[in-house]
Amino acid sequence: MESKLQPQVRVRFAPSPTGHPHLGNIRTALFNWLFARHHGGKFILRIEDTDIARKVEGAVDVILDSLRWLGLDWDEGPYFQSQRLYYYHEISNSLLKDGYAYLCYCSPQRLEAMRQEQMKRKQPPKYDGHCRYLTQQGKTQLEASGIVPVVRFKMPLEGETTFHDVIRGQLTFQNSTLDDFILLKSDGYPTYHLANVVDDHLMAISHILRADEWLPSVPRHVLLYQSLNWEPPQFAHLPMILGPDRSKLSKRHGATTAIEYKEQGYLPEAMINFLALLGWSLDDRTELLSREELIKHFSLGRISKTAAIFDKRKLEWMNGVYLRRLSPEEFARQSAPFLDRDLPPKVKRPLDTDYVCRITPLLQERAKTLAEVPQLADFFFLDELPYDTSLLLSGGLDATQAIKIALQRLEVVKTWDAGSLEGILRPLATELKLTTGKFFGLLRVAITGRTAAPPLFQTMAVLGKERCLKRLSTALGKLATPTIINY
RNA sequence: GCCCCCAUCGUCUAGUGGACUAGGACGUCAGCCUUUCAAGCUGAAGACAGGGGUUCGAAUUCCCUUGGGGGCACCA
Repeated sequence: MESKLQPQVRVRFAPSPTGHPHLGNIRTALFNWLFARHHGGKFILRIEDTDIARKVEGAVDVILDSLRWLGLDWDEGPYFQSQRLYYYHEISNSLLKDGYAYLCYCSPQRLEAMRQEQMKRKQPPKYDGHCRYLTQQGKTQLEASGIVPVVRFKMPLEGETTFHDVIRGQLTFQNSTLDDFILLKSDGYPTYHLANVVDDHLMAISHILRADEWLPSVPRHVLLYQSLNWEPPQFAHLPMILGPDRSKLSKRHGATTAIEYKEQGYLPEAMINFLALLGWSLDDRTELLSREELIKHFSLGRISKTAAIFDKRKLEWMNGVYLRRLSPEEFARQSAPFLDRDLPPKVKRPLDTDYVCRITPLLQERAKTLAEVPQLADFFFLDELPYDTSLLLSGGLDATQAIKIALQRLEVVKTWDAGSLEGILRPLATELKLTTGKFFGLLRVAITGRTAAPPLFQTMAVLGKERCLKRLSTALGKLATPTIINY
């Protein structure tokens, strides 16, 4: 039983609309969501759009779409920081008034030159505090000059800052290694540090679950909380998700945007399951967990500290598992849009739904993604199969003779179903003194144009008598003119 | 350059001082099944980064080294 006196769990996913959310972002969203749902708390969505220069058009929609696709529903928001400037200014002014911050008039050029110089001298790049020590006269002068200042935090020059991270434990940083970071930019927008602290406080966030990369900025935030006399939330820094080359996930690694996986035919349930296991585990053997099971068992205590490399092959396997678990009807329904999208243009649309429903059961256990379905199914829809005649001859048998006889026997078939076809063709193999492997293999090429396909009789049954006979005749034609090569 | 984090099979991970001959999963390889492919089943190979302590005993604790990652913007 959860105690009513326990403060409510309130967590947030706070992406910035400077790009499309990648797997790492979404994994963070998932962990926050699972944590909220597990504790019956609130999952809040907050858009950190305080960088107008890097803002990407449409990014917010993609963020929302990604969350919706995965079923990560939020309880509050989306809040937009760009619509909350009032709060940041208010807090900034109060910090200024209380002597925890100061105005800085340094030009970007000066700061850049300073950094270059520091780098050249192999010093850590750090604001030199120029405006922190301005004389009253200097200040008055700069104010009069019309330069719009930024607001900087007055970092304690000595001492250390300690905080507790739920996953990492006690962490201590020397204040002297931190510099006077900017709180409010000259365009009036807050930096991440200010906006984040202000909003987490105002929104009564209880736990901050976010990626490891933020760890170094926690002492700044803790100091800010202290200056404002606010109680900081609990911190839990999640291990990062890395690309196969062990570096931070980026476009270089191919598909990294969450929504791309939808287009590539991954199921949201598989995606959730897979992502949940990147940095979290239930025990030493459970791999497949439903959404409900994840909610039930999720806990911060079982999150690992080690960065995880995203392994697409395991995702493919897991997606295959989820695909096979679908009912045949559901699999057909999910496959339809992919067939419509990816089948060759010459295939007439709209596709025959009944026909599709007869095809997809043959593909269900062969597809790792829905995007593979059209590719596995194209011979069901094509009138001409572009295969090489040599495939008919590769068995080292009299292909023409075999197909001719098969054709004769099939022409008179009344009931065209898998059972009847097998009842005719299997004895025929014996009669022709051919192994089933060779004989059926030959027919497979003639019927499907490929050497690997779903089981022959079921395939033939779905294709129907007319199409099958035609394809066998076409094969005979090809065999009759084996030397003609199409360039 | 400075600061911080991390370290078990190729990859995801279990492991919280003795139950470890280090377990599971993906992938790989082999076999079975079989009309091909897939699925399924069985099996195999495969890891505690290195060195010092602590302890009767260390994958598990401490230190150092090494390696990897992240951070150091009027970006988040």
